[in-house]
Amino acid sequence: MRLATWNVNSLAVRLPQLLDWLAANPVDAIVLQETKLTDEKFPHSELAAAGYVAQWFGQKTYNGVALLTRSAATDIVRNIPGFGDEQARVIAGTVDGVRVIGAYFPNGQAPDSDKFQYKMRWLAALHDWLATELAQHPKLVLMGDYNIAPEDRDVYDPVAFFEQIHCTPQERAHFAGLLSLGLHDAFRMFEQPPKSWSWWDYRNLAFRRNQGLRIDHILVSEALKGQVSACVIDKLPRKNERPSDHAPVLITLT
DNA sequence: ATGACTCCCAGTGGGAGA
Repeated sequence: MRLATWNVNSLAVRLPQLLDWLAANPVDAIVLQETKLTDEKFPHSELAAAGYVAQWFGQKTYNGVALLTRSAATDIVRNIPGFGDEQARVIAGTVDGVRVIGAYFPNGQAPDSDKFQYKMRWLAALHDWLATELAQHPKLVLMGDYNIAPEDRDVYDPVAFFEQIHCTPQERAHFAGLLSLGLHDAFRMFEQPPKSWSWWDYRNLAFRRNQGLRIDHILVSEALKGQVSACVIDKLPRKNERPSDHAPVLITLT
């Protein structure tokens, strides 16, 4: 079973690239972030023609998530139950016996901002909800754009980013809190190239200089850990014309 | 260096992203 996550930064713009990528990477399920589409504009027909059943949850201009699967997903949940949220950030479903949760974590903007406080509240709510999800679905994958670089080796310039957004002790404590639920960072289960990033700024020739962050993650539950045979970041789509600023992350389960 | 780019909605600029 192959699963993937990709922040597409506008599905309206990136749909052709997504279809190309899925043709080359026929995953069983993929979660998307930053679709930036209201629900009536979601391109479900084009995705169905490519062999994917879609579940989606969007809004105007910002955020928006989707879950695309080869076989229909069940028990769909949109956003974190009980956490009142105007922003479309979470979609979950059960696919072939695996609970797949796709999430677009808040950016947080700056540690002293209201948006950071929202990020902290959102992360706390996610943690509590995941505890109940794990109790019901031992085989669980949480993947998406976390907007957290868990360690300094996930940052191209740890000195410049010291305690800056994505790298604050508070954000990293929340990431550790997810691990303490029995989740494992699939990417770090394997030897990886140094300077592995999943996002590169559009500015400053950052991709060409390989100046980026690893902020897109796939966490797997204890019950699934033994089945993980590979986890990679696919940099290829970042070389497209008009690329997303994020690359897809892929996991293979045996 | 409060920069740079891209996307969106708007509307001939500005907010957000990370």
